[in-house]
Amino acid sequence: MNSLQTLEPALDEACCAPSGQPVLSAEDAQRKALVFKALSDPNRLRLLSIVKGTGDGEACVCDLTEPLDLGQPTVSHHLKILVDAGLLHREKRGTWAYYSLVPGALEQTAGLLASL
Amino acid sequence: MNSLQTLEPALDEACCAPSGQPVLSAEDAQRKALVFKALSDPNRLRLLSIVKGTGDGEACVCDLTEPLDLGQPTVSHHLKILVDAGLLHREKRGTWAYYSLVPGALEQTAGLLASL
DNA sequence: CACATGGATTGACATTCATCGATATAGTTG
DNA sequence: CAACTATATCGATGAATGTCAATCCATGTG
Repeated sequence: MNSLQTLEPALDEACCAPSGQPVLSAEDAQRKALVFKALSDPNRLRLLSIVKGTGDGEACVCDLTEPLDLGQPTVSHHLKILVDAGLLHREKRGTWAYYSLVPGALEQTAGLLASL
Repeated sequence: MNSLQTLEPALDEACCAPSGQPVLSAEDAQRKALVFKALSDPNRLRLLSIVKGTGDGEACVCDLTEPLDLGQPTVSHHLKILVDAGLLHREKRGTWAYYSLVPGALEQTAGLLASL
């Protein structure tokens, strides 16, 4: 499973210098990948766009199923992924659940790219 | 159902989005999701980080397999995904293939989030 | 309380994906 | 040309994912 072979430096200038830079750790990469994975679905991007485009900045599930042409359980599933990723906020008022953008979440996500 | 008219894998110019339309179209969402899908894997994030952290800004496959602890075919596969997403540039010199960041690609991707 | 409604959860299913081993291709060297 | 090296591609496989139908939970209303 793990073939850790001793690679002798027989290659001089052929391959470039060893990049001993502070490379992204496996844990950080895993954590950042979760956010991008939440953004990697077109329907989830549209959900964010719809929520952002609403006048009051929030929308309930019943408003989101129709424009996406998806079933209610599927929309609810996507919304949960976006909430878990820290992009959306969920607030239940009465029977309805209102979803809104977490302030600064998109900007913070954009910052992840700069800090790669 | 959905008429895909201009589905071009070319690089998108995310600047100057009309922003007149209230909702991200299905085609735009699909296109943007491809870029985030390329970023949704921790190993690919680490690949970008390593390439970015290299002194000369480029790295060959032989430099990337070891720090990721992945097989050469797997690394080559991930690199192809990053190239297809427009994030990496591939240049073959002799036997080696050198990968480098596409200038402005990360910033442009960050802009996708603002134009949601 | 009985019933209706909005939303979340479960289970199933088909598709996609990440990974590896084997192999093919291209450039270099003897 | 033959051998070697670096990389890409192919085929297979196990895991993850998106979707839906059915169901469950919570909160209203008669």
